[in-house]
Amino acid sequence: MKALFKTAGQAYKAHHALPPDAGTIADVNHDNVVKTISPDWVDGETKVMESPADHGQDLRLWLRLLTCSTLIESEIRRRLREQFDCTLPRFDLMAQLERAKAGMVLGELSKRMMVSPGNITALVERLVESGHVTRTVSPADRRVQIIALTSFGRAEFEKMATAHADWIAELFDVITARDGEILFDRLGKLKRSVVTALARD
Amino acid sequence: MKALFKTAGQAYKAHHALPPDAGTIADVNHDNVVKTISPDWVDGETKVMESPADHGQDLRLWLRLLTCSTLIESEIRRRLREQFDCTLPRFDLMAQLERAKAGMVLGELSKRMMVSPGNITALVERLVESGHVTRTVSPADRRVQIIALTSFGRAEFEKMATAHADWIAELFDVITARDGEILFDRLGKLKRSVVTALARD
DNA sequence: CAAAAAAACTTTAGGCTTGAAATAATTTTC
DNA sequence: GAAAATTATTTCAAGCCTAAAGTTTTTTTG
Repeated sequence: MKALFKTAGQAYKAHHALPPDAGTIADVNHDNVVKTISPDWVDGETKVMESPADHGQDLRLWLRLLTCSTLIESEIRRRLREQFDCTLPRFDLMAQLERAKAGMVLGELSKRMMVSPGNITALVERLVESGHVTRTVSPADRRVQIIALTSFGRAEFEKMATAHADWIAELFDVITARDGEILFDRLGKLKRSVVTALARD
Repeated sequence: MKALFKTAGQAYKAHHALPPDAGTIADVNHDNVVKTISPDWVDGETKVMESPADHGQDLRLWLRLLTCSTLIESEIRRRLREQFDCTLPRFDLMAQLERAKAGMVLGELSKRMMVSPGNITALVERLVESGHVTRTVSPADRRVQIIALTSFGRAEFEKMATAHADWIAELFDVITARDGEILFDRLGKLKRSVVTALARD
């Protein structure tokens, strides 16, 4: 093994193992339906638990955090795919571009999206091919590529962004505004904690 | 486009754009170091913001949640790779196996890890090849594959699990126990909110 | 100014991931 | 008991993603 790579963690989640037509009347009494949505692994928090040390609380917190974001992220992916035939990376890239009227340099896209430059190359290539973005060599510096949304790309993105915001609101429905604020605040603290730890390496 | 796929979201994070040898004395005065760790995009929360609807608070919360888990997850990946030449999926799979003394059926692995069965096939194949796990056809049901850790695999996993717990503790260092509890609790509520929303589809 | 260094990007090899379409074995149903 | 349905797993095509090693262009330096 020479080099290892980034992957997605986990995401097949609840829907997994359900037959394609799960939820139809015909399947109600197949008990794998019950099994599949049982708390046991909607959870995923059984993952690493019981580690040697006794900072188990941190681990539990981390696994729950991961479970939440995985659950949400994969649902968003699924809906983007089913309703708009789009992937999350494509959506994310267009989201970045939407705010940059004049377009954005490839390298900045890479940094903002926190993915490798080589990745953006291919992603942009596909978006150019499907007519969502344009790629222009900067006249000032011929190393630089300027990426911008086409009007078609912008229109498509608007549709998706609206739906996306609704989906999030739907998934966060039961959370009270107060709990939302608390979460936002503590996650801010957590982020600072992590960034601080990363900075002293 | 026929089918779209799950990917990682984002992860290149803070270290990205740093030269490979960043952190050495020679690089201290290259200002891209400063640029790279600037709050602007350690953040990543600039992503989708400013969506049409005004449930912006939910969106902000979701992006912060995603940022946190991405930040942590990619650091874990990086350390697993650098210190143990291992990927997160490999680690996760071994973590599942560690608790199952008698081994685990491939399908259950797939469900617990929340990834597709086809994915496990290849992952297990590589782990068998590197001597970390064994794969046996069940005598009772010849469709079933039983996967188990080898003693080598177990030993390797123990080392990694210890380090992993330490890493999490390190990253969560600044968070007080109280805030940790609050986060854990509210994330539990969030999870229920999401699961509830997913259940009524 | 020429050489060296840096910056922006692309290429490459290879692991991860999915959804859909097989394959094979077991169970159910008529 | 044979046909049909179900279950467990594999195979396939294709996109995502990284680290490392190029390219090309620009900037810095001696």
